[in-house]
Amino acid sequence: MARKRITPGKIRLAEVAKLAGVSPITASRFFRNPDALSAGKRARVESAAKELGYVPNLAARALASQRTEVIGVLIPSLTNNVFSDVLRGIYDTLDGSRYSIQLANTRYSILQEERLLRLFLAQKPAGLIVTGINQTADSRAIMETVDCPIVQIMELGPTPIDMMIGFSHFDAAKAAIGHLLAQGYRRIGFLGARMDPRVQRRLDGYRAAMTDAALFDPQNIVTTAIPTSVTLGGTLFADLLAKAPDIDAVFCVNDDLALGALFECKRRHMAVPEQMAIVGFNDLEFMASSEPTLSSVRTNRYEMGRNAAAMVIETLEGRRPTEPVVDLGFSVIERQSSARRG
Amino acid sequence: MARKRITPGKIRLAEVAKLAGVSPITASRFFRNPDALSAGKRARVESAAKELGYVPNLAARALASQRTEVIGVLIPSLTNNVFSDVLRGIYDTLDGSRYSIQLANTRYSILQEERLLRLFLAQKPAGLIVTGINQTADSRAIMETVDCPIVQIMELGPTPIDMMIGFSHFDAAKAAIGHLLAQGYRRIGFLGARMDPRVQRRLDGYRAAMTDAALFDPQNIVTTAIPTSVTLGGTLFADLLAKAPDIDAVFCVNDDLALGALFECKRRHMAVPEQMAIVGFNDLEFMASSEPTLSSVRTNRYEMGRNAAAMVIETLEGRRPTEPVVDLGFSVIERQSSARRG
DNA sequence: CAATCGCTTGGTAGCGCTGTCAATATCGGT
DNA sequence: ACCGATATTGACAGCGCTACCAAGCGATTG
Repeated sequence: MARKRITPGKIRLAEVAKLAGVSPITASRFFRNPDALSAGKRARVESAAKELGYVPNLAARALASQRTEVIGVLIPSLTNNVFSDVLRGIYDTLDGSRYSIQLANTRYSILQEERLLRLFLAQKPAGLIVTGINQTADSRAIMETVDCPIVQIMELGPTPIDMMIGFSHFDAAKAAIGHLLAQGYRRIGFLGARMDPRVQRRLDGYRAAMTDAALFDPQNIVTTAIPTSVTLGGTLFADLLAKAPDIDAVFCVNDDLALGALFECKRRHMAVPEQMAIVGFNDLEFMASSEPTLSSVRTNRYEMGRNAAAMVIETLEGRRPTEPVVDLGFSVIERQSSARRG
Repeated sequence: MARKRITPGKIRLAEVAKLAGVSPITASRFFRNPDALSAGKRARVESAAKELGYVPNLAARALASQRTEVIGVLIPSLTNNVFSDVLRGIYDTLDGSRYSIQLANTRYSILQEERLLRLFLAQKPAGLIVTGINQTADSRAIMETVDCPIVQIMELGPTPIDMMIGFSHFDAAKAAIGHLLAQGYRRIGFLGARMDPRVQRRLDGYRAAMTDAALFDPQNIVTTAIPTSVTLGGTLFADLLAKAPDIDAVFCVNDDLALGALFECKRRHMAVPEQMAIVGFNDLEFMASSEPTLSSVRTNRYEMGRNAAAMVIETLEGRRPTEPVVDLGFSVIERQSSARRG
């Protein structure tokens, strides 16, 4: 026969209730919905809890209430600056709230994403923040039946699972090319790495802009599945020059590639922007202080994280955002590397 | 009187046990210690669990067993590349294991760190990974009484709380200065930002090396509490040149500052390394592909994360690492930016 | 004055799992 | 065939909290 498993020093809700002279359930209510208590009891429970240094047992709460206060976050990469900015926004918003974060790394694999999703959902998260709109059919189906707030971040699409915050990568790339065209550049190359769905859409935007201007030439495109890096930017740019020596500008799908291309230009004593204009994407901090300064497309990553977290919290608190789809936009930042031609 | 709160569709351990024709406790053991079952029952429980798609309820497990399978990770910054590499190592190691990660951002504040530590510890984590050796006295005291594995990462110190993995920032900085001295540079400046404890120790290493060489001059040091950035690197370097126009080299406490200094040199048409040698710290990826390539001190951040997580797991599994303190070392990577003088 | 209403408070049972110990099955040795 | 030792299995209670219902209570109403 099992004996009593008493935990000696531990302060439980019952202790707090006893000291406060109320029933455990009343003490419990104090932590969940203090307004439901009379002022007197509220004060008594509060001071009792403080005096005993009571800390609720989250496992017990989760078990009894059948829900947790964990918000699951699925991102494709931990090292990409883009996601660390988003993450920072999420953490900044959730920090100090009752919610905590469960973070997982899909490594750009939607299969991995599906696996992690099942893992998360099994523990009944309070909310979910997932990256992008390209989930497996199963993932989508699962998420559509789950009844917790879900925010898709990083990009916009026609059929949100629940809520959505991001911007149009297609439009952003198109605007970047529009800028280069307006500056007088004509033979604009494209450098892409990783080629995840969002990068793919930037390529689509490039293609559309160039086609509209009757300047599209597939020879001017160099892409790879390899993860991005500054070094890779240099390599891809060299490849591009080999394929299309006559280009006068290059659009890079991210700033690391742009920086790599810039260094490669320097190595070849190729003047930027006189002989080669460069435009990046994301507008990381260093773009403004390179020599020459590098043009880019600014995206609002930190705000995306903040808003995504805020949308989840608001929904959980019953104040569902009036607009479930938020376009954070972008802006083309024009710097020396794409100064007007001639 | 309370009525049955039955959860209709949910698969519990009891269902699995019934289908497998064993008692619930035997099924429970299958998930915790399969070797304790006979081969027959093991197979039966396994297939029953698979057939029903059983997923254990972690909250119930945590409540019943009085412990969790969460490893708490406290790092000072989410955006700093250095920490994202470490994090990646931790996630890569813990991914696929039974353990999950609870990540929190101390924002370089040891008070914040203490607060988060109390928060974590209240939920009885399986293990803890904390950054550095400069905790508040209270934090230290708390951690010393807790009985879960704790790994301090990023740097080494004389009195580990439990386990420790990192390298000597003092020695690493000293080695970098030693390299510059060996290359023939004499008036070596120092650029520091953020000035957290580890950066402080790099400054100590710089001071020691310069003093040993009888070349120390406080005029050659520029530091700020502002968080680091490439732009800041340019600004600080300009400040340094204003204070000490005769320097022939600069040691930057991280690679972002080094890159900023490089750009500032370019802006001033100052040849690197002929007129100004530059050495950074951490050896981020871009250092190898800048123009000129930038020397740096390579640190093993990813390995640090991997090992820290592995040390926690090993301890939890009863295979405590024989050596609780691991020095991962560093290496000075000599590139164009610090080529031999003259 | 009884009936009704809304607010606050309490009682009871149970969330799904595992720690502890007891019971049983198995096995080798004599 | 008997004994003790070891390997498996099971029973029971309880981890700490909250959902649900009911009861108490004063105020309002016809």
